[in-house]
Amino acid sequence: MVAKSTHWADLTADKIVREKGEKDVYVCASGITPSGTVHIGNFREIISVELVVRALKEKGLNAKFIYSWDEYDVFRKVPANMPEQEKLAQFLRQPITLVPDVLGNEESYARANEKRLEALLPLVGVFPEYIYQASEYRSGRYAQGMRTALEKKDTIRAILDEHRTQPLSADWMPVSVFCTKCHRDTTKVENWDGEWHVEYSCASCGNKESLDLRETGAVKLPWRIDWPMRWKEEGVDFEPAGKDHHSEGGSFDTAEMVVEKIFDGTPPVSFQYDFIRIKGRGGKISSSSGEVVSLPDVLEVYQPEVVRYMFAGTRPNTEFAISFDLDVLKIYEDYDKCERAFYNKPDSEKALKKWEKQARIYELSQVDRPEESMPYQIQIRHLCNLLQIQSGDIDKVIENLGDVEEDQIPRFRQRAECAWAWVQTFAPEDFRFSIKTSDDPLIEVSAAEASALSMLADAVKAKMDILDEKEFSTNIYAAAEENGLESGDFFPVVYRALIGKEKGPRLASFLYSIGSARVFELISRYSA
RNA sequence: GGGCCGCUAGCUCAGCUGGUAGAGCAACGCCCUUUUAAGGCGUGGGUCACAGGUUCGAAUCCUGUGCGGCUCACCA
Repeated sequence: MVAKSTHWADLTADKIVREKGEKDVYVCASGITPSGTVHIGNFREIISVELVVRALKEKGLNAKFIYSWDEYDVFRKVPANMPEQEKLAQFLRQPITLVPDVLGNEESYARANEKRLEALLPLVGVFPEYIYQASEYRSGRYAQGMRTALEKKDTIRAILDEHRTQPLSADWMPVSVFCTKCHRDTTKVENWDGEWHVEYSCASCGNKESLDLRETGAVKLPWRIDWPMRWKEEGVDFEPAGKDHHSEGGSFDTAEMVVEKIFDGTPPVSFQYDFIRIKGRGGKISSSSGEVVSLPDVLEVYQPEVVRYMFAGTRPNTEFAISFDLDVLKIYEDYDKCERAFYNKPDSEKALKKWEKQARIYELSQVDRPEESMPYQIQIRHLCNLLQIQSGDIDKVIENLGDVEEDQIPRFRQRAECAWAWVQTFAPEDFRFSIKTSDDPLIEVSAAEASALSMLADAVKAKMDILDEKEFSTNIYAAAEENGLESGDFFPVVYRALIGKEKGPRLASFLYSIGSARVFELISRYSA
């Protein structure tokens, strides 16, 4: 099935093999600057690479997933969502690896941002090999790359100038230096000796010195040169990039030329991925502007499989929204439908083609492998109701359902936690309720309404546990009619008595979910 | 200005390595003696933006046009 899959991850894997030829290992790369909270848009790149890596592996090929943390990048701007703004501001222009962690006790601001993501990725089935750029630069690993860039700086300049409005200045150098005294990049490279030594002066502290590229670690390449240098250094075969890079004159474009002309390498296979919108949760996605929606925020409401499903089921170059409003329910329903389809392979040739696409999406959505038999399914909407009935007590919900197998509980619990988090944080007011207790004051009712409730209470006690939902529901109508009430007027009364609202979940099944004893306890109070 | 993406049923979109147009919602009808945007069955509805081209055959590939969006040209 994998062989003829038309899923984008499989097609990309095919393309990598086609363009890069047979290799012992295919290097797939991703990476970002941890200059702020890593947001869900960044995650799209990570998961995209993961899916392609998995596709390669499932073809029996060897693939390596490297993730570069560029924490040797400059700290340019204090993100608005961070505390201690003034303290952070003191470290502007220094590499972010030297900026202190203001949220916890990590060794640095960069490391803190990195750790938060690294800790979560295994939950969604992503296991990259991390590369830390500060360490790499400091180790001298890139010394030769920098020297090469210096040797060919005029060629680089020509490439970059092609798309610049202002050409690079005559004394431009393809490297930048972090002052060894004040750590800022407010430096100017004054001279290069044609070999390993670079002289600079610092505008902030006035420091002047000569550094040996092989030993210093304080010199680095600017992004547009750094990226292709690393392609060559790591032998990158595949790396996707956002639309901001994939544009003529964008950094991918110039990096392609730089890797070929300067570093004697070939650019990786790539594709462009589009941005992600956030729906139903005010706030932007950018790490530099205020509120940030990050992977942990999404995992609070969506199970890991469902998170993967959203990304695996959408082509990378398509923009889509991650919703926190009622669409959450729709996404879960779609996922469940896809899951049912996976475990229900059709016979007819025609249906099979459609099925294969869905099935592939399902496979790729799994954190590990699909289970042997279909996981326990519960409609998310129903689950939300059950949780509210039990005030969020997941064990009670499982107990009342009675048919959740032991090995199905972990996944069920995960979904329940997400559902409960959603109900409490994002569900619209209409959707939420809590069952009254017998300590709550009675609602105001007319004599006829009290009588009807009383009659319903008797029916609940006598028949609810004997009859099924549908059979029992006639008792609701009977209670209304016999007391001269329109059923349409009586329903709100029952909802008010139970949850203090005019409306609620479909009544008959709602009563059964609550259980006869609890219902009786609440509505028998209206008996004369 | 360059590049990229989109334009498919009233709405949101799927279908895109070519083979007689799909889903959900909305609408309409019937059923379940009405309920958080409840459920079931059924019906109607599209010259797949437009114009050319390739092909036995194009929503799907190519070229051009129009409309919408994003992005680059400072940094990364």
